Amino acid sequence: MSTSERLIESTRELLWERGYVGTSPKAILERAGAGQGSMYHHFRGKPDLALAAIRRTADEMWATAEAVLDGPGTPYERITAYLRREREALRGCPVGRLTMDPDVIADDALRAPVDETLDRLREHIAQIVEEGKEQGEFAPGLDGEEIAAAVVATVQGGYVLARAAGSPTAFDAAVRGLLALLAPPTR
Amino acid sequence: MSTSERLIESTRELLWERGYVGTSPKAILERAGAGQGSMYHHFRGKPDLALAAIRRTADEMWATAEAVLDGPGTPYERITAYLRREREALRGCPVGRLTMDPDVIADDALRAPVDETLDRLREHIAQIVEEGKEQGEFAPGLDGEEIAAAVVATVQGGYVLARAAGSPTAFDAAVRGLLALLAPPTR
DNA sequence: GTCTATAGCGGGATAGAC
DNA sequence: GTCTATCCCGCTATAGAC
Repeated sequence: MSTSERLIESTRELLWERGYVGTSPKAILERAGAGQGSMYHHFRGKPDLALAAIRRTADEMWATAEAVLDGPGTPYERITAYLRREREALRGCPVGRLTMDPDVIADDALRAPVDETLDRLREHIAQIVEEGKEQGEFAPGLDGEEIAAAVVATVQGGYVLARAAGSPTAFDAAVRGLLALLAPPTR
Repeated sequence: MSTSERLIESTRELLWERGYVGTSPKAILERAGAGQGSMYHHFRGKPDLALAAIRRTADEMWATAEAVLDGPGTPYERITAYLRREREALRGCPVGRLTMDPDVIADDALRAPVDETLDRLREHIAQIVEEGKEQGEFAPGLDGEEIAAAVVATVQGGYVLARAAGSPTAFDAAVRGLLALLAPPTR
């Protein structure tokens, strides 16, 4: 793997573990096994490297989610698959957690990939809910955008509950609770 | 207000705005209008002061939530009141955001107030859901603990969506989505 | 109790050798 | 391209005067 690749991958790991404010160039370099010069040769500085890392993490998360949501099954089953997908709840969401980083929120360039990813995710789920309404799986009165927001929020909030408790249990409970409310009556 | 009070209040504000890692003793002292000596006289250091601040914020949040949840109305109405309560979605949850702070999660003493507050909140809502089941407002098949987890997760995740988008809209959408799913059929 | 002075360490970036 | 040396500044804490 090239030095620049190692820098990006190390940054992704550290951003996930410690966030933007908690991640220092020094820590990145140590993990990547590179010197100062390499980083400032390939990137303009910490924000530039972080942007590359965040973009990649966001793209990866979107691809994973899309694959599950576009899998086989009815709309309800596909949303269930998304919510039940294996997650390391205690690690939190590598994208969502960045929203609690003041320096990320303050920088439009850093926030953009986060915003776009969560937005696309909501829109995609909203469309699946609309499909479900057409097929009679969901009540016609439901608003796809609202249900999608609740689905994504449950996942993001599930991470908060799990990390607070130091146990993934609460994440799973939240998912089960939402799925119980969303379940078609004829099941 | 005493110096020690001003230190705690300044710390609460900064923890909310910038998190634990992003908050320096220097910034606290500047906001409180105090010198180094005052802080190290009243507190052993940053973690000790942060603990006092976190405890107070957690207690306050619990008191506010309890007041709304124990207000008038049916169980569904009380949960609705909790979810619809005025929130500054873009600021995030002063308690929940701490779960994304690596140094808070790594320190059991700092994490404890966060854990206890979210846990108590879930238990209280779970009990309200059970009441709603007894009164026939909620379907008997629902699990109170799971619904409560979904409710709290929706709020916490709503903050994530709002901060990502730079707008409170997504928070409100998630809340409306969950309430639509939770609504008693006979409304 | 509160202040200033000081200290050691690490963050973030630049310079220039190789 | 990558390295080390160096810089300036801010973080966190201690010491000691008042």
